[in-house]
Amino acid sequence: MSDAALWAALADPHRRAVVALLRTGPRTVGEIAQACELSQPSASKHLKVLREAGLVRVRQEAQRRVHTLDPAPLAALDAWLAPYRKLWGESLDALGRRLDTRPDTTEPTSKD
Amino acid sequence: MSDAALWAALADPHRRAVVALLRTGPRTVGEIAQACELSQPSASKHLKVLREAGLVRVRQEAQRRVHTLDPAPLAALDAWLAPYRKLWGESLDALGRRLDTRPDTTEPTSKD
DNA sequence: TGGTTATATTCCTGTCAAGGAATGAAAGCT
DNA sequence: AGCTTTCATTCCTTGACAGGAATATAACCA
Repeated sequence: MSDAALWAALADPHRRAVVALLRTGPRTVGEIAQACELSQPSASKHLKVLREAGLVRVRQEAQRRVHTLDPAPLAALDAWLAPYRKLWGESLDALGRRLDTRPDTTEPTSKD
Repeated sequence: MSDAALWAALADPHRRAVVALLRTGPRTVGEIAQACELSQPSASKHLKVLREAGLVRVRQEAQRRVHTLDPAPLAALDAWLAPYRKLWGESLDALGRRLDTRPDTTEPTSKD
């Protein structure tokens, strides 16, 4: 359930940019807005989403709000990814092999 | 750019369910729809999105379309995750330490 | 050819998220 | 007490997306 919030939060490119920025250290809302080319309200909203996803912590410093990345929830992503990780290891040839497992009719199909 | 499509595709819980299902082997649209409790049109649409994200391949087998998972694009996720992985290793105590680095004023702030 | 199965696509509708402008709220300074 | 800075929130509008129903398409079969 928190998982859904995490995916949703990271689905937005701007939010991924913010997260990436925070990887380089804590920032105030203003700094984040400027660095990510967001309006101040927009930055605030995105940060709220990230906060609710547990990816970001705030600490008040005078009138400023310093935001810090909390990478912990990303462990959930890592965990989600785990079962697949082995797959793309055996991937290219094994996938081909598995495709052959089926009766097969037509060709490998066009990709995108 | 394909990166955005990947995140967007995985943002939807139903689609993650489909991906998880396909991890257990190739399936027809009907099987997928039933297993994931989706209507047939809905399944088709979600599969289209997954296809365009490169996560799924199709192969025609008579009137059926057998869908196979292609885990390769997930490597991009893994790569994205990489810089953060070290963070949650040092995570809990190091995060605390980094928080102390700043002048500090108030407390750890309420979480969610 | 006509019918059936399996899937794709279209159309429509409702919902929800995002962005901008404006305003509100809190803290500090003089 | 005012003024300024920094940020949050609200209001409104727009666009994207999801779901369902109905229809189109394609392959197979009798």
